[in-house]
Formats: sequence, C-alpha cells, structure tokens
Amino acid sequence: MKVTITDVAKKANVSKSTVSRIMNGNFDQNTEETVNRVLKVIEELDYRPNALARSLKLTKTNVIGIVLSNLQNPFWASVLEGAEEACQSHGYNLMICNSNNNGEIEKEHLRSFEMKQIDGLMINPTSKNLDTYKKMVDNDFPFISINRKIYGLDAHVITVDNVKGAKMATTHLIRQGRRKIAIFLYQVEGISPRLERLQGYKLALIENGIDIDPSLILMVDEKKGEIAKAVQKVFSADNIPDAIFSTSSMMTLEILEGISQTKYNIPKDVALIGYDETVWSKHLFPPLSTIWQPAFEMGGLAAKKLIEMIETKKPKEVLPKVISLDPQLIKRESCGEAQKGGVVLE
Amino acid sequence: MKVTITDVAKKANVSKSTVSRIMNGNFDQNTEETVNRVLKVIEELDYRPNALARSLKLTKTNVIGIVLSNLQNPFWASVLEGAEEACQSHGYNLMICNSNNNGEIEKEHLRSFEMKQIDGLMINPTSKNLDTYKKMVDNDFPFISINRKIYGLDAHVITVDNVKGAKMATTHLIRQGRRKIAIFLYQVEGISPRLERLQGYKLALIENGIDIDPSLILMVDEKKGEIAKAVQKVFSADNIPDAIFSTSSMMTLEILEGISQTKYNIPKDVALIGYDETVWSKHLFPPLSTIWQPAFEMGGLAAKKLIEMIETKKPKEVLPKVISLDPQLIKRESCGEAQKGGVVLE
DNA sequence: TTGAAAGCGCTAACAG
DNA sequence: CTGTTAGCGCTTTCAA
Repeated sequence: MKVTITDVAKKANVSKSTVSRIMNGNFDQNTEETVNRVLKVIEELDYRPNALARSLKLTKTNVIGIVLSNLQNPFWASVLEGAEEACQSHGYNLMICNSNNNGEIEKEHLRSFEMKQIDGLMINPTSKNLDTYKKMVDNDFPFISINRKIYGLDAHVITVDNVKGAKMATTHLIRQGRRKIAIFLYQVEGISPRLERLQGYKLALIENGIDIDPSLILMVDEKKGEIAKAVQKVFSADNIPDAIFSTSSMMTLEILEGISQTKYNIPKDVALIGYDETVWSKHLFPPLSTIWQPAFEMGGLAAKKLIEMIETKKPKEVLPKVISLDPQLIKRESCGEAQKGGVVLE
Repeated sequence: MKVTITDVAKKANVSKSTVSRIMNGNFDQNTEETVNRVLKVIEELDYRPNALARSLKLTKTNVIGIVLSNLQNPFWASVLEGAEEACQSHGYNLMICNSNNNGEIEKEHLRSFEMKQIDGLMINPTSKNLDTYKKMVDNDFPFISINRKIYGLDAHVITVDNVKGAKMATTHLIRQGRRKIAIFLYQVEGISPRLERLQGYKLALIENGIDIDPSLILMVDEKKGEIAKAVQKVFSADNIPDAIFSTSSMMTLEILEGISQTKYNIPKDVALIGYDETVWSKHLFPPLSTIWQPAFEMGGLAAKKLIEMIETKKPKEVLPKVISLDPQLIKRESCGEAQKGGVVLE
C-alpha cells in the first residue's frame, strides 16, 4: 500500500542505499544519470520517507515537546505561536500538551514525551517534579524552562524580568500619587514570577519610603470567585487602597468586575494596573494600564535556544543559561491620568 | 546508555518476547513468578519502551496532528484545549502547527505530518489544498475538518451552526428596533463560516421584511487598519447604520475603536453585537452582546470522533459525517437594552 | 559509483 | 508458558 524505499529502489533498478543517499541530498556520490533516474521514480511514486524508521535509526526525531498550563491566557497563546514559528522554520515539529498546572499530569506527559523520543523539551514547569526535571538536565537532555525559574536546579531558563515589571507597575502608581497600593497575587507556591512580582512591588514601595502593609497583599486561590471575595474584603476593611496592582490578566478582569460592584470608581478612587498587555486592555473601561511582556519573542527564543542545544549536542555549553527579557509599561487611563492619544510607552 | 527491551530481557533471564508480552499487559500468558521478576527488573532499570520502534512495528503512533490558523483568537485556543484534553484522556499525543491561513505552509505541514506517520488529522483548513485533503479522505486516512466545511469534498466536519448564529444576532438587533443593520465580514473567499454568517444575516432581514442594502455589507481585508477604514466609510456615507453585526471577536475590538472616533454612541446611535463570546466581552464599554460558540466542546468532539475513526479503522463508517453544534445569544447592553444583572441567555 | 548486510528497538507468528 | 525468528523502513559502514 504505502510506498517504501524498497519500492523506489526496485523501480529505479538500484539498491536501497542509493535511494537513501539521494534522498538525503548526497548527489555527488552518484552519477548524474542515476540521480535523475531515482529522483524521477521518487516523484512518480510520490515517495515520502517514513520518519519513524528514519528516526529510529538516527535516534533523532526532529520533534520538540512543549508543556504549557493555560492556553486561555493570551500570554501563553503568544508564547506557543512564537515557539511554533521558530520550530517550523528550523524543521522541527511541536508536540504540545497541557499540564493545567497539575504535577501528576505533567509527570505523565513528560514520561510519554520521553518514550516518543522527542529531541528536546520546553516547559512552563509546575515545579512539582523537580526530580524529573533534574534527571533530564543531568542526562544532558535538552531542556528549557519558560517563564518560571526552577529553584535548586541549574537549568536553562528564559523569563521576562518580573521584579522589574512589578517595580515599574508599582512605581507608576506611586508617581500618580497613590500610596495605599494593594497587590493581588495567586498563591505564590514557590513559583518564581509570583515571588518576583511581589518582590518588585515591595522594592518600589521601599524605594519610595512607603511602608509595606500586609493587609494590602492579597493572596488568592485560583478557584473561581476567590478574587471577587478578596476585592470585597479589601474594600470593606479599614485601610482601603487607592490603587491596585493586579498580577495576571485574567485576574484583572475579575477585579474590574469586583470593583464595579462597590461604590468605588476607577481611577478616581482607585487606580488599577494589570500584568500582561492583551488585545482587550485598551478597550476596557477605563482603558487599562498594563505591563507588556514579549511573549511571542520569548517562545521563539526558547525554541531557538533549545534547537541549538539539540544540534550542538552539548546542552550545557549553550550559554547564557538564563535569559531575562524586558517588560514595558503601557500607560492608560486606569491609573488616573488620561493619556490623550492613548498608549504611552515609557 | 538507554535501556532497551534487550537489557530487561537479559537481566530477567527471559526472552524479549516475554518482556514484550508483559509490558503490554498480557499477564496471563506467563507464570506469576516470571511476571513479577520481569516487572521488578523493569522497575529497577526504569525501562521505558521506545515508542518509535513500537510505532514502526505496529504502524500506529498514537499521535494526532492538528493544524490551526490563529491561536491569538481565544476561540481557537479553546478548541485546542478541548482537543488536547480529549487526546490526553484517550492516550494520544497532539502535534500542532500553525498554517497562518497560508495554503503553502499548510501543505508543507501536511506533508511533514504524513511522514511522521500521525494516526489522524484535525484541521481548520485554508481550503486551498483541496487535492491534498481529498487524497487523505480517499485513502481512508482519518481526517476531520473543524469549523470550516470543505466544499466539494465529502469529509468529516464539525462546526457550529453559523447560519443560525448570524440569524440570532441579526434578529436580536431587529427586535431591539434596529433596521439599518450593517454587517462586517472578512473577505469571504469561499470560507464557510463567513458565507454562512452572511447568509444568516440576510435571512433574518428577509424574514423581517427588511430590504438588504449592499452598502451595509462591509467586506474588509484582514490587513491591519482596514476595519478602521471601513468604519469611517460607513459612518460618512448617506445611509448610516443604526446597528452593526461584527462577525469576529478581533474585528469587534477594532470596530469599537473606530466608533469611538466618531460622534456616534453605542448603543444609543448604533447597536453592536459581536461573534464569539470572550473573557473580555462583558468588560467592554458598553458590555458587549455576543454569539457564544462551544469551542472547547467542539475541539473535544472532533478529537473523539477522530479517535473513533482511527480505532475502528473504518473512517467512512463513523457517522454522522457532519456535526453542527448550536451557538447561543448572550444579551448585554451594547444592543440597547440594559440587562440588569448582566447576562441573559435566550 | 554502487550494493550487501547489519542493526535501530520493538512485536508477533510459530514452534516447542 | 516461553523462546526463536523475521521484519517494520530506514541509514551506513564496508567491500567491491
């Protein structure tokens, strides 16, 4: 049924080796006449080499695995697109799976990927399978972490500078005259962007001589409705914030909704800035200030680096191990100063 | 280096066949003693079968390919998540690629997928490679089209009823008292959802005794800025619409922006309804009425159907060939009637 | 310049 | 109940 290299060889009256050579572009090892004849047969038979057999022999699949945790978040959709584009242009295919931030599921996926003999792995790690990550790195398996650092493991990682981003956001609020700045965070759980955004927030306050008020640090569960609760709580407390720093784009929408159910007004009573610029940020009411992250670029860089690690066969020698990209502040009306003409990059 | 079935066999003092049988769960073909011994060695050696070798032998990879065109669009992100989840729960891996709606790129991806011996394909087809799709279907290769029908090809397809959705949207506008309803569409180019949404729009008008005004049918290029131009054009023409039906979520944001630059007000002067409910719809100003589509479900169903086609080995006998899911109307303030309490499903 | 043969790691008759 | 063997489709030495 399917046409194999043997079929081509027979029809062209040559051996499989010859076909193989020609398929792989070693034209100068054969007479022009044979080359043309074989090429013609390949065309006629519409022969496509079985990548499985080839990979088995070469122990190289040209497949890269990527495990992400939330494609609803446009940040990750962009990362994926960036990674896909880079893979494609370098001749690799992408095998994707979704961990949903669940360590068990992640572990299974990694196992499955390994059996499928992927050439390398890009991951937004749950951070719950340190031993597994470590084994890969130790075994010189090409591995790169995207967005999250893995504490206690000297792995390749590419992130956006979260301390910087959070500092920019918080500082912007301070410059707009706000002092009682609340931060909304998902439970930190040792996840580096969360830790670092909190740190950036604190640094900005300290640098500006503002005391850190623990009641303004809102750690919420990722469960539905938790954010609304937190908003309600903070606005019925003694110390009502005059600004909110939301550390995730999905969270921001819920905060907006929560605030709309209070008597407080954005930005008059409370300024709001969100992490992650999105297509909808500027269309919110009021238009939302955000921290933009180079997501597409990050995905692309991660893929390129991984491919370099794969192709040099010396993952550990591909430097630098840590790449940290720069975020940007996008100022809009939600922080209190109507920017005529819309966006202002700092 | 890597541990193979031979290593396990040697260490357990059995043949490869025995190990293979046990790996595949045929426990009753061996004495309990052997089974345990082999299992123990497998564990000790941390043996993971090479899926490449297995697939080569079995001509079955448990890999499904998916080609999409735009992950930025949350609709597709949801489809992908749905598909991924179904694959995962049925023991399949997903290989993903992005055609960017480009026929050439799509063709290359399909070729690459074929060589990688994927078991089946889900695709949002560009519709530019009819011959390729046809060959797959004719060869009994498991193939399913998502969201777009492929005219002239009797392939499996799963869509959301676009005529119905567009009719619901348009009818809603009419019921709100609007008569001069404009529709914004990307160039149709034989793409079924676009054709059908236009058709649904027309049907609604006809059923309500409203003449179709060609000047209110705005076909725009997918290039940046084209929508803004179209908005400007329509609002400086003689026949200014009192409602707009936007047929894509990204488009809607641009229309909103365009309108904000006119003197017209939503919903007072012009009502707006968008295709595709998104996380941000209800946070726009004013909150946007939309047509919701079961994207996650569609992805999941497509994957399950494909898997059935794969596993029965009789793709053509898996019925029905065409699945059409139902959209829903979500009413919000952008169409002119403030809905207290927010969402109202019809 | 070309071919024969071995082997990548696995499965599945078939035989015992 | 278990082992021997052939072979999936390819690449690559080695020899001619």
